[in-house]
Amino acid sequence: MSPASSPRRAQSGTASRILDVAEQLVQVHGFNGFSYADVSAELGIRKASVHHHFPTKLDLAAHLIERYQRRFAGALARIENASPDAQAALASYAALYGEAVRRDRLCLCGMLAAEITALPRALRTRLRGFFDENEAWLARTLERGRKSGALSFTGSPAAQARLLLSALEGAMLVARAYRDAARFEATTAMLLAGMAARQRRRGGRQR
Amino acid sequence: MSPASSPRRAQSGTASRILDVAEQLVQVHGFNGFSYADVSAELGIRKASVHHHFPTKLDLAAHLIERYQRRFAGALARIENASPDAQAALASYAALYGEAVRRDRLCLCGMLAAEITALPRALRTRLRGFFDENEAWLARTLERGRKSGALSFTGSPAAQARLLLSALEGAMLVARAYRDAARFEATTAMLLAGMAARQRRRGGRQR
DNA sequence: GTCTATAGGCAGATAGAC
DNA sequence: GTCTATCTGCCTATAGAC
Repeated sequence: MSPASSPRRAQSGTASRILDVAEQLVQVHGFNGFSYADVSAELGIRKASVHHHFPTKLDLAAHLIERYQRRFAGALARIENASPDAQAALASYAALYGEAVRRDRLCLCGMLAAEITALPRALRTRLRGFFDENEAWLARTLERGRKSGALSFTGSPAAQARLLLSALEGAMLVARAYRDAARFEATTAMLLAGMAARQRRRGGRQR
Repeated sequence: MSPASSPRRAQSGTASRILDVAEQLVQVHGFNGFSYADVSAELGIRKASVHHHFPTKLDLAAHLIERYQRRFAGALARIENASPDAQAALASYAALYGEAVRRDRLCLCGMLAAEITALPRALRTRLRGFFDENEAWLARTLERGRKSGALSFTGSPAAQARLLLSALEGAMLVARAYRDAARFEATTAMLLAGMAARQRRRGGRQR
């Protein structure tokens, strides 16, 4: 099988490996915190070779955001399929972020949101697209949970989705200062527990 | 009155103005996103003059964190005095962050948490100190609200305080992508509404 | 596609005159 | 305390050989 028949968008092995390394570097150090030299050193190639695949740093950023969003969308779709239970779906969603925290990473788009002034207008729009997509997925899941009686929360599903996304991004951010993944997990658990439906009369599992 | 008799820590006018400018630059562009040249240009002095007051960029960062935390602590104390009502205190707390958002800024310590790998161990500790202090204040306020019956939330006040802080930091972060202060305000309002006590039987103001 | 070589600029930081 | 001048190094990016 030729590389050209890859699932989506033919891309040389090197380009893909550059994206892997750059993604990690951005999530750990920020867009302004890494250089082409870091990427090339990690891969054992020269800086010029990196520029061959991604001429400018903003080209690199654009591809990073695009790939990240595409992968995230895939993960969300898989969760939706695998978890008819809305509460379980939310827990899986949070676990997605938890894995990044465990690897000392911030969400790629969260990091870029902090450094937004370094990005041109086009990339800012793409960044919003990522958050929009996440919020839409969360809103759908929340609505499903509310209808099934598994979830209980204030306001509209869309508004609650925004809050949920913000809380998770913030929990990742703050957890960095403590380098403590457990802290993130605990905060996330609280968040989800807070919107689990609390049954008052029937003897459901009330903790 | 001589400058030496300033409220705390004698500091020349220039040093203070450097901190003002640097603080804004960090909150808007990040620690890795500004330079001594930016600071000096804004103040109309030379780079060497900035280095005279703060020899290294990390010296500058240390003073920024220290001053920010001191000012924040002052603001929290004032809120505590002015608002016997816990719910009002939390709203004032959120408004503190809201003002930063309106000026296109991230919380100084939130931004530095994102760029934590650029900071030496000592500064990471100071950063944690800021978050610890905020969480402690929030936990006290939450406990007060719960006891008075004004607030209702899951888990311990300390755990809820962490969640609240994370959510606010995250809401600031995400709001940057949209450059929309209203988005932050709405998310904050939801957050506070979610833990306002919902009276079930007495005809309290239920929306 | 990778390399060597290099341009051109800006970064953080220092020495020493005024 | 501010200045001029300068150092050294790294940054992003490009030209052109292999």
